[in-house]
Amino acid sequence: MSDLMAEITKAMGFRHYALVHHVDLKPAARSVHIIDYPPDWVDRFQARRLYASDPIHRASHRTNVGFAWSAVQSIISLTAADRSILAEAYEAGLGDGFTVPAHIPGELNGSCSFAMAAGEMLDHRQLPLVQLVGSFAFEAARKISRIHEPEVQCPSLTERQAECVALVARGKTDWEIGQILGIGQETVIQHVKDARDRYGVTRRTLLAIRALFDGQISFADVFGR
Amino acid sequence: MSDLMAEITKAMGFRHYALVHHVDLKPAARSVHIIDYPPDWVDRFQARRLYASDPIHRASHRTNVGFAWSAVQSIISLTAADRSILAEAYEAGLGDGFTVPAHIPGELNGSCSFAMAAGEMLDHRQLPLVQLVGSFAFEAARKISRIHEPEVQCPSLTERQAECVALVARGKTDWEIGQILGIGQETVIQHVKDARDRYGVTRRTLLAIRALFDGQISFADVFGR
DNA sequence: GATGATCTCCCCAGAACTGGGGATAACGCA
DNA sequence: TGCGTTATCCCCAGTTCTGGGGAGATCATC
Repeated sequence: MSDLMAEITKAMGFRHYALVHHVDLKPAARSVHIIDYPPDWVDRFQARRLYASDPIHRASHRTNVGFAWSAVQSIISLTAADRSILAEAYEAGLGDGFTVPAHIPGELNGSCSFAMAAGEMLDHRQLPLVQLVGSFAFEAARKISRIHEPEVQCPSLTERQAECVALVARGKTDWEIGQILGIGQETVIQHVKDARDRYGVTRRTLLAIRALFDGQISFADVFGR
Repeated sequence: MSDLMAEITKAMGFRHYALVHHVDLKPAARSVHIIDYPPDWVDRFQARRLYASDPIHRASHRTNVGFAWSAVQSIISLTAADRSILAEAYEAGLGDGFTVPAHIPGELNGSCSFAMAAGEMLDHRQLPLVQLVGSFAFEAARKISRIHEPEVQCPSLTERQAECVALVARGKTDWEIGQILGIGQETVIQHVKDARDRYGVTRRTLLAIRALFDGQISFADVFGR
């Protein structure tokens, strides 16, 4: 796969690529982690755990199609820290690049990025092709990486539990949730209790965030209507 | 957008399209719902709330790249009920089709599908193009659907507040947070209180989710380490 | 030197949540 | 028919959170 990626990267006129799930532990179970970036940068990336705060990764969590790194501020607003991360990457030899996000509900977020050497320009006419290649490359890597699946699936909630958790996420009290769903407060307490048990957490706040993270509820459930 | 989609659909040799978030309530706040399917089928789809159980939708939740409907059983295993749904769609005038999933963490799942009339064949050489068009069409629709957003500028938290909220999001109690940050429990209570005030919310659960939503804290803050 | 923002700490009353223990009824599956 | 799952309801003791009220210290800015 690495060889193939290297070849494609070169053919499209790029210098580096990264086909990764956004986690820090590279030897993690079945996560994809195929990189050809300047080693210097990879080390720093790992050391500072940028996998989640890196602006490019953050932006990739906000969209469905690829984007040029130079246009990242049209997706998220950059803090001073973000700018310094980008500057540092540039120093390390990464020029402009293009990142294709890869999201599947309940799975780790990932992306496929291609980068020029520092100083070189992106060829914008090629970007649709890069988008396509990135998507399929990630999907291919994902399929390969899960051939041996022992399959740890995230806990699932019953419909009622999910409804309660969505309302918990909205900051409703158990009594309010009971009113909204037309059931007793005690019942709500029970549902929330059961949901907490399934996730193995003891606080409703973490419950809500976990449920949000793996798609049992969505931001739309929280802010919708 | 409908006109544009109709044109593109035709140009690519398809008969129908559907650019949708996977929800039942079509007039929902900011969800995408642009469809040109046989009305008969749309009605039945709504009535039976297939948005969640339809095999095509289910399959689209399992992958990142588009797939031909005729190959859906390579993604999910079809039950008898699934087969009958597919057969029904065929009866209603939907032939083979191609669905491009669209997932963004924390948002509703969606997809962009194109379908032939019943009996016609997919041109497999076109599928990469369809993949590309589907992705961008969905992203465009998504962006348009949120132009009119009330546009509330998000409150910003002080560094200490953000640290406290991140730990709140991890389900820590105020006392635990105090231990972790090396400050008194009372101080933590104050920070959380101030953070709640800034967001104008009364529950820490909603505080955590709001802070997560607009990037004051990230999932990495919650699950990292 | 005043003003505002931030961080730190304290007290209290009432509301909300958590972790135990119960119970009944409906449903599908074997 | 029994077993498991789900949904509904109840009680209670103890903990945690929320919404009020304070206060002192630092720091930058005007």
